[in-house]
Amino acid sequence: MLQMGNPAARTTSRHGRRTSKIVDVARLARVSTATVSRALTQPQRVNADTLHRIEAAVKKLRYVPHGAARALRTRRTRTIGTVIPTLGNAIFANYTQALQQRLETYGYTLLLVCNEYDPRSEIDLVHPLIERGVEGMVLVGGDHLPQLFQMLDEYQIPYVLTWVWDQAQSRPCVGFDNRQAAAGVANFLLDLRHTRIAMISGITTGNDRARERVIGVREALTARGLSLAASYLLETPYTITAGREGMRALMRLSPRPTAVICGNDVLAIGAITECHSLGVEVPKQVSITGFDDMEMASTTLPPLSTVRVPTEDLGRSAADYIIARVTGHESIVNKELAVDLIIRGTTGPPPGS
Amino acid sequence: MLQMGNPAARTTSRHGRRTSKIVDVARLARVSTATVSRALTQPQRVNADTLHRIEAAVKKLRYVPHGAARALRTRRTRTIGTVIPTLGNAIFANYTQALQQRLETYGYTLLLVCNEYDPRSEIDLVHPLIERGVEGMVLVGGDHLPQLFQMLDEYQIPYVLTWVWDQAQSRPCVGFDNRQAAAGVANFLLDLRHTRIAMISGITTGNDRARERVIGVREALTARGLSLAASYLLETPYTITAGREGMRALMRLSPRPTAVICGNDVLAIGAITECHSLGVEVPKQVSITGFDDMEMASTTLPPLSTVRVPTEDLGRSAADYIIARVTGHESIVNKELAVDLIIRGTTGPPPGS
DNA sequence: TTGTAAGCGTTATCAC
DNA sequence: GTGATAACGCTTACAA
Repeated sequence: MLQMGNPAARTTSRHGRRTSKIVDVARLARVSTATVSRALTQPQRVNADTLHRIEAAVKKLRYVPHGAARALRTRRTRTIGTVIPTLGNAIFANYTQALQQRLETYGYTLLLVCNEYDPRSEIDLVHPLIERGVEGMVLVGGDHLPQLFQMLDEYQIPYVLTWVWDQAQSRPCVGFDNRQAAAGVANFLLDLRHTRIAMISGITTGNDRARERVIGVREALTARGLSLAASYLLETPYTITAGREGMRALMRLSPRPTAVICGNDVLAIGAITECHSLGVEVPKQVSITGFDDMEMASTTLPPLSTVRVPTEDLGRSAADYIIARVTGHESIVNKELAVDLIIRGTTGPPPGS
Repeated sequence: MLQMGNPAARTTSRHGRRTSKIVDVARLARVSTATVSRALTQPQRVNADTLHRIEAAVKKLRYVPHGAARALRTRRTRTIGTVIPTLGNAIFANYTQALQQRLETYGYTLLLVCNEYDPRSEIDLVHPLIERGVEGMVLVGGDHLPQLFQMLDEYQIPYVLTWVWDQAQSRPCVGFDNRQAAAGVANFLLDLRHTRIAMISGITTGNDRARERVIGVREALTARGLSLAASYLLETPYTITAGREGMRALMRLSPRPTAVICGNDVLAIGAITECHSLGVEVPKQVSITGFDDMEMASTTLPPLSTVRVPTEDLGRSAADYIIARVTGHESIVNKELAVDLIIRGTTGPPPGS
């Protein structure tokens, strides 16, 4: 790793500033620093004439306020922190972009870290965020170490959980009911008279969304007098390769499942691809359904049915929520987002029915 | 938009801190604040015994240094800014994640904004970054308003351009030669005896990567006595739908192109999908090649040939470079990354040859 | 409407 | 090896 510091060798940059500060503006505009400050943050509280002089001075000197000094004094950083599993999954990338852009409209900046689905690392990741004074935190899911919540409480940092919706859970969240959505998929297949339904799930450890989806499927099956056999439930990482391997394993079973529910669309893509290379016809011989929805999956892989999660909406709503909390609008209520069970392509009944 | 501010109504959060500060630690450890500060930043410069007392105090009080105060005093924010086109494209998402994670190992935080391929908006986007004191900037491509470079120079913020490699350009960059890579694709097709080669390019305005790729193709054709006819060159946004429409338009031409080079893989996926629904066989009737490479494209769409860009490498290298600059290791040289022309699937010769 | 001046929490300088 | 103290650049009572 590189050696840090060595300030002696540094060229003067923004913070080793040769740039102008508020006093320079004040001098040039022939006012006090207080007036400049006011002109910048509450222009209506300053005489139109002096305001013009100040603005001219600001422009001339290319003055940019020093964020750290301002934050130190006002105790507000206008920064929100978030930790997501990964940017490698399109749904989180889209979600994050929406979140960031919405925060931007509020004048807030997003501080982003990825934990690669490892809840233990969150503590280490969040520490620097707290040090940088994030005013609020946006978390994905509800599976976090108690220690993390303790930290947030300790430093009184408001937070919101996203991608989940738990009426019972006392923590604020913006999201949808993963269990119910998964049950919807299962019921859809059951209505088509599928009885041998298998599932390729994501890793459920530390991932309540994945877990809830399994529970939803299991419950739906049980409600119809069926069950999710151990050999019909696979738990794999969210990769295309894992989806392929999972599907191959399932297709080796006898009896074969007639329908496979994938924990997300990455797995579903892998599953369909594997069927192609196995010569298994989709959906004639086996129906495949996905989750989360990516444009690519639904556009290029027609035999895939999918549950569409409104990722951008989630990001925007999370931003709205946390900003409301941070700015003291406590009257906000949790928001549940609707999740459409969209059947694209041609998921069909089981073979021979 | 929400009203900001209203500090009166705010609950005390991190920065309206009830949290302990360095004096509290100092008192508890019975030392001065100076010693605590030293213990935190240069432990070797403090007596082992006192160090222990201080560490105990820090742990007990759950002391976290105040980043803004530290930044104000040291003039270092340990923050790098970056502006990317979008997180909606997997290659930039992966790249960004690699960049962020590498910066993290240096103790640096990434401040990320997206400009949706609009160079004009960059100025507005970068302003807040400067205000927040980014020590360096990572930019995508070389197409930026002069005004942007002026700003960076003005505030003496080191920067690096990525995804491009321009020996002639005096600006520091970490990347690869888009023109040469595109020429490689064209030559590959020419070697297969294709003569009617079309291109579906991304929007070239404000996007030198896209522009260079067109030039590369054009030059390769010209070198063989061919040319890129106006009707054979389409310029569309980087979306699957646009790729489909572009391909449809090309397939209506007569004579039809026997090979289509797509400006990136998103377009290529659209193009292949359209061929599927048109009943045009790939690569028997038309060969399709992509750019940038996404796992999904190469895994699920075998008839696609693709130029693989090492996105993670780019992110890491950019991080290494900018950190070196920021920490004063000026001896760094530009780094060109190799780009493999990987032919996956079965791009073939033109029909009837 | 504007100016004066006291901090915000940290680190760096300089003594000891 | 440690301590006192003066900044860092800004905002905000409080005065005028």
